[in-house]
Amino acid sequence: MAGTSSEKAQQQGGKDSGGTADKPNYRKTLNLPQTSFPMRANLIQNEPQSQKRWERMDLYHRTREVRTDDGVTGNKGPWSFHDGPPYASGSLHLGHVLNKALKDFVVRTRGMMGYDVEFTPGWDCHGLPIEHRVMTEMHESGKGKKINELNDDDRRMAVRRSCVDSAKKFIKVQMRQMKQLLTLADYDKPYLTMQKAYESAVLGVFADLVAQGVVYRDLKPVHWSIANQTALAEAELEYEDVEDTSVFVNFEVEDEAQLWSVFGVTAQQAKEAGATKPAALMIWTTTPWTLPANLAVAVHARFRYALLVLDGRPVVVAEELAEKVATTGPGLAHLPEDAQDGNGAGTAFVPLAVCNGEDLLSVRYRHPFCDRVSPVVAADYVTLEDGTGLVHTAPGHGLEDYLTGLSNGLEIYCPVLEDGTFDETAPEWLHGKTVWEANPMVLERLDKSGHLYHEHRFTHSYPHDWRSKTPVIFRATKQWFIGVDKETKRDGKSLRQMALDITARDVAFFPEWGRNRMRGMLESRPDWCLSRQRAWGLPIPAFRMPDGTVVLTEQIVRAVAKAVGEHGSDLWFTKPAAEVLQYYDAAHDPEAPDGLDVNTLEKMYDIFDVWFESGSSWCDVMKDRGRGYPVDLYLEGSDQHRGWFQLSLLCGLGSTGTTPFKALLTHGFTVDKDGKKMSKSVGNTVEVDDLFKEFGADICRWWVAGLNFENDIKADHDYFTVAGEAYRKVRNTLRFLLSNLYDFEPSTSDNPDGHCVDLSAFPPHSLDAWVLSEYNALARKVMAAYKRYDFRTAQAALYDFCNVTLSAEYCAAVKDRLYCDKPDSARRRRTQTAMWELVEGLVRLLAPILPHTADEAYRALWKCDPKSDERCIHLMTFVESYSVSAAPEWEKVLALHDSVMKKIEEARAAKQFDNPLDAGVRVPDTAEGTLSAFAGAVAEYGEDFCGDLADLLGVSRVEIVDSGESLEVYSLADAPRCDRSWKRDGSVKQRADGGWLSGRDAEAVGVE
RNA sequence: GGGCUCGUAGCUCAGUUGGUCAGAGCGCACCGCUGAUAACGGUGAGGUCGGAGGUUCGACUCCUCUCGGGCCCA
Repeated sequence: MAGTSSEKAQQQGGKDSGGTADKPNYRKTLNLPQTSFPMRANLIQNEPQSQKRWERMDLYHRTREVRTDDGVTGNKGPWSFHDGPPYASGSLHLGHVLNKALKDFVVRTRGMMGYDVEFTPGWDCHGLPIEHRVMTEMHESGKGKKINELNDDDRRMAVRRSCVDSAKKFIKVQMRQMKQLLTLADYDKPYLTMQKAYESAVLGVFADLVAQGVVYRDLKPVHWSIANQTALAEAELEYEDVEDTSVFVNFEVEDEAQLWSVFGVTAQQAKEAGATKPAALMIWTTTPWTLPANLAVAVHARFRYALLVLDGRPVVVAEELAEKVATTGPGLAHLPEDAQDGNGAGTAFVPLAVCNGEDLLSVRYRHPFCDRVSPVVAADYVTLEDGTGLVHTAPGHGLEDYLTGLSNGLEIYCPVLEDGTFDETAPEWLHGKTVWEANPMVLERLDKSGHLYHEHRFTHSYPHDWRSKTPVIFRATKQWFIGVDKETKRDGKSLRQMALDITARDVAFFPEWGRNRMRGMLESRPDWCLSRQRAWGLPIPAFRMPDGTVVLTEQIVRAVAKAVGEHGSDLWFTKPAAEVLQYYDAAHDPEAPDGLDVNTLEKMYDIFDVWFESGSSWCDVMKDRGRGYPVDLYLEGSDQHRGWFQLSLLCGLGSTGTTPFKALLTHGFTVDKDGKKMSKSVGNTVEVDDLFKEFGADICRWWVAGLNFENDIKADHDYFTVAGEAYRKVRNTLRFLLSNLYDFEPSTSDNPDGHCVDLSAFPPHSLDAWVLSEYNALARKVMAAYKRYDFRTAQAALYDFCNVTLSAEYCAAVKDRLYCDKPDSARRRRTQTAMWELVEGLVRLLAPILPHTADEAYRALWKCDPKSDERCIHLMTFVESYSVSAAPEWEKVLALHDSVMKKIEEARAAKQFDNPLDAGVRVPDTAEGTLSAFAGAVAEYGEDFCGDLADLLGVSRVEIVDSGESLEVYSLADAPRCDRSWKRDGSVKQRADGGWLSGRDAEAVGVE
C-alpha cells in the first residue's frame, strides 16, 4: 500500500495548488464554483426570514393578483378549495401537519399550474370540549359557585365569554404553527364558526332544511343529571364503581301454545319436565327502575335459545347461558331433586328443546306489572357475556334500546320526569317516586307476583355527573332531528337517497374506495340529532308559547338569522324573545300558530350540534362569497367520511339540492413505527413543535410529500432524519447548479446581451439538449402527478432527477468543461444556459413541496438582495417544457453508463488503477451504429463526442470500436496527465510555460 | 361484532388486465475522489411478496380462511 501511494503521488505530481518552482499553478486559471447558496440550509433560522418576507410582500394576495391578471398568459381561472376547520383547542398534532401540508401542496400546485386558488383557513370554535375545559377551569379557580348563582342567561353568557377567549387563544397557537409550516393561506381573514356572518349563514342553511320539511322534534334518550336537571355529554361523565342490584325477571309469554310450537315441544312434555307455572322469557337487568318502560325483549337472531324448566317454570334463555343461569344463586335449590345429588347434577338444565333466535321473533309477552303485551325483537348488540341472552329493552332509557325501538317501530316511552320521578303514565304505585326509590319497590313487586327468578348485588362501573358526582340516568328527552328518510320537496327524494345518488355518480373520490365507504355510512346512518343542551354554541331558534306549544318555522329561523348576522348569537342570551325576533312578522308567516305573540314567547335553550355548523361551512365561506359551489375539492382524514364530508353533503343537499363538493381526497391516520395508534398516554407521539425546532418546515413537508397518504402513516422521529438526508441531496444538487452560474448573466429584456444560448440552437446530440429533454420528461411526469394529487410520485421523480440525472450523470459529466473550458467558450456557455434553465424549472417544480428552499435557490439564482422583496418563486408558474430537441438515441447512449461502471469497478478491484481519470474505455458501437452516428453529428458542430462520452463515464479517453468487439477498460497510467484538468486524453504535452497541458487547457490558459 | 382499508428487502415504497416483476431509493458494507468536500461518485449484500389452503400449465397479482394494524360504527 505504501508503494502505491507514493507512486500515486508521483503520477499526480503538482496536483496540489501550491505548485512547484518548475511547474505553473493552474488552479487560479480554473472557473471553480462559487455561490451564496450554502450547503447547510439552517432552516430553523432561515425559514422565519422567508415567512416574514412573504408576509411583508403580502404573498397570499400577490399570488392571487398575478393569477387573475388578464395580461398574464397561462392563467386558467379560479379553482376552488375549501378548508375543513380544525377544532380550536389544543396544539397542532402530527395529523394536522399532514393535513395542512397536503392542503398546501394542493393550493400551491394548482396555483403554479395557473389557477387562482383562494384558501381561507377555518376553525371550529363552538362545542363541548371547549366548554368543558372552561367549566373545569372555572370550578378549579373557585368561580364555579358564583357562576351557578347567576340566572340562566347570565350564567350562559359568562361561560360563553370564557369560551370565546379559549377558542381565540388556541386559534392563535394553531395559526402560528400553520404559518410555521409555511402554508399559504388568507390568515388575515380566517373563517371562524363563531363569527356573526358564519352563524347567520348556518341558520340560513337550517331555514332551508326547515323549508324542506326534514326538521322535526322527537324523543331521544340522553345522559341525564337529575341533580342538575340537564343533559350531559360523554365528556361530562365520570365512571365510578357502584353496588347495584341486578335481577333476573320472567316475562310470561302471551301465547304458550305458540311457544311450544316454536320449540317443537308439547305442553305435555313441558308438564312432564316439571312445569307448573306459565312459560316465560327470562331477562336480566341492572336497572330495575327501567322496567316500567320496557317495551320489548331483544334477542340475537343468530344465537341458539333453549327452553328449560327452572323453578317449576318453562323459561327461554340463550343455550350457551342455560347452565350459568340454572346454577345461579337460588337456581340450584329450585332444581329437581335428582339434579341435586352429585350424580344427577347438570341434567336438570339440559334443555327441553332449542331454537334459533330468529324463531323467537314471533313470540309476544305480557309485561309483569304494566297492562301491555310486547314483542320480541332482534338486535346485534345482544351478547352472551352476562344475563340470559334476552335483553330487556326500554327505548326511552338507553341508546341501543332507542335504536332498536326506532327500527322496530316502538314508542320512545319515558315515564320519568326531569326531576327523576315517575309520571302518571307509570303504574300508580310508582307515581311521584324517584327512580332510586323505585328500584326496591319494583323488586318487591316482582317477587310478590312470582316474576322474580333471582336478584343479586354486584359492583359495576356506572356514569356519574362530573359536577354533582351523582349517578346519571338515561332518559328520553325532546330533541331536534334532521330526518334523513323524510321526503324533501326535491322530487320527493329523501336526503339519504339524494346523497347516495350523487356520491354514486357526481363526486370524484381519491382514493376511489372512498365512494364505497361513503355509501356504507350513508346507508346505515340514523336520523341526525341536531340539538345539544349546552351554552357554547349556536342556539336553535325555537320558542315556546304560553300554552307550551313549541314554535320553529322557516321564517322565524330566517328572522333570527338576520338578527344574529348583525349582533352575533350572544343576542339569544342577552335579549328578550321579542328583540331576537325583531325581523319576524307572524302575520306574514303562514306556518305561524294561531295566537302567536312574540311578546309572550319564551326562548328555548337547545344549541346546534357543532357538526351542523361545520357541515354548513360551504355556505358562508364559499357559496355566499361567490367562490364556487360546488367546491372543486375537500381534503381531510378518512374519519370525515362520516364526519364533515357526510354532514356537509347532507346540509348542502338539503339546502341547495346539490353536493357542496365535486371531489373528496382523504388521507389516513398517523401511527407509530410499529403501526400502532399514537396516543399521549402510550407516549408514542411525535410533537410538532419539536419537529419544527429540530428539522424545520421544508423537511417536514418533504416527509409528507413522500407519503403514501391514503393508508396509515407510520411516523417516528427518525423518519424525519431520513427526510432531512434526502432534502440535503436535493439541496446540494441545486447548489452545484447555482455555484457554476456565478459568472453567467442571463439574457433578459433589460439585458439582451446576456450569456444565454438560444435553446433552439442546442445541437440535439449535445449533453445539454439531452438534459433539458430529461427535464421536459420530468416536468410532464411531475405536473401530471400533481394534478392527480399524487405528491409521492412527483417527489420520487424530482428526487431521482436530482440524484441520478443531474448529480450522477449530467453534473458529473459537465464539471470538466465548466471548470476548465475558457469562461466564454461556446460549449461552456451552452452548458450554463442549460443549468440556468434547469434551476428555473426545477425550483418551480419543487416550490409547492419546499417553499422556503425553492425560493432561497431562486433568489440565489437571480442574485437578489437578501433585504429586497424582488422576485419570488411563488408568484411564478411551472415551466412545462423547454424547446430543445434531443436525439432520441440518447437513451441508448446512457445505457452504457451502468455497464461501463461495472467494468471500471472490476478493473479497480484488479488494481489496474484507482482513479477512473487514469483509465480509458473502448466502447463497442451498437448494432445500429448509434455511437458513430453521434460522433459524426457532434463533429459537425466542432466538438468531440468521444470527449462527451469520456466525461459522462468519468474517464479520460473513449474510443468507439466496432459493435462486434467487447467493452474494454484499460489503464492510462503511462499517458501524460494534464496538470490542469488531470485528464490523460492523448493531447497532453509540455507547453511553453513548462506545464503539461492538454490541447483544450493550453488554449484556455493561452499558451502554445 | 359489522362496514371500509392496509400488511412486498432493516426503512419508505414501485409492481399495469395472473406468465423474465421480485424492483427503486434510503440505510448498511466495501471502494474511489479530494477543484460540489460536514460534499461528490462507484460496486455489493439483503426478500419463500403477513400465514394457510384453493383455482390455474403458471399467482405478489384471483378465491376462501386466518393473523396483525388503522378509521368509522356497534
